[in-house]
Amino acid sequence: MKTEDLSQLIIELYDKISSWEHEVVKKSGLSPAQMHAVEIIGHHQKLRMKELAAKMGITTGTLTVMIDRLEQMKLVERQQHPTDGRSYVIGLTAQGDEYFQEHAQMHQLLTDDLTATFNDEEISTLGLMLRRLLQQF
Amino acid sequence: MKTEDLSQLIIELYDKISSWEHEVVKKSGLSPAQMHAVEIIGHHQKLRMKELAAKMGITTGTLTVMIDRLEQMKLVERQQHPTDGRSYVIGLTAQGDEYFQEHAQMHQLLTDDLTATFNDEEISTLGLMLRRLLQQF
DNA sequence: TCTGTATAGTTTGATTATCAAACTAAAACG
DNA sequence: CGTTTTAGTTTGATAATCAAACTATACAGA
Repeated sequence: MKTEDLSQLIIELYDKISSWEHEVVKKSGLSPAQMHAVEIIGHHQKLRMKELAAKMGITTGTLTVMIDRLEQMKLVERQQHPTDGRSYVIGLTAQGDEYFQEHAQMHQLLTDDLTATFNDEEISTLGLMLRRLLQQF
Repeated sequence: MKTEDLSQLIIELYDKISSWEHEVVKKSGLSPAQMHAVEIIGHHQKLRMKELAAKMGITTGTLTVMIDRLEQMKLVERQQHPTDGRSYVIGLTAQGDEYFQEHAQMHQLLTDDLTATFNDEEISTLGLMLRRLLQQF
């Protein structure tokens, strides 16, 4: 096994997850970008526009219009930042949190499907290896 | 180790690869979607609009304008399909192939970085596990 | 060989995502 | 205080995307 093969396998897996995500998100009625925002907000609970934009790799200008729409859909809300008058704190509404939980559930189901043939030891081994890959970033 | 943790690890890895890809592609002057098209064409050599659209998960309408632009940039070209007068066969130009090779090289470098601490046996194990994950899709 | 139906690709009209740059208001610094 | 930095919004432009209408070719049945 060479790392060239590994590179190919990673690309294939990435592409398949990508398609899967696209399909799943489409059914929810959100765009991939919107769902991504919901996921990050859900994961970090409350954060500023600036922080969210940085985590998503987009500009605050792009984020402003995205949050505008998500706010219209009642999935997120802007709250005054307690100490910084220029900032908002963005959080999920109850409905937004439902989307978030539901989507996390989908990921969980996918993972269970993908590892259906793995025993406990193999799952641990895979987990350790993924952690090691993540550390190298 | 539970599969909930595994799900989280996969998401994190996916997101990091996603950001990495975004950064790398930006430097090339292509958009992520355009690079994705180049990758698929490069990988499959020659294919029809319909096939390419299916592989990318977009409509042929979207693809038409995308290929128009890539053709303007001299990275891909439409050729008459030998037997079907309605179809084109899309392929990379020499310059397009350079982009493709260069990007594959980037992926290779990333993989090498990520697996820098893995020995041969671990690389084989990881490879086998990725193959098993792929089979479940 | 016509004729009707299916298929491949393009065009059109609308929406969303995106950026860079200009702008507004508040914070921070000195 | 006044100046500079920072957070977020707005604006203007371009690209990605879809669904639906459209064009031209292929195919299948009579």
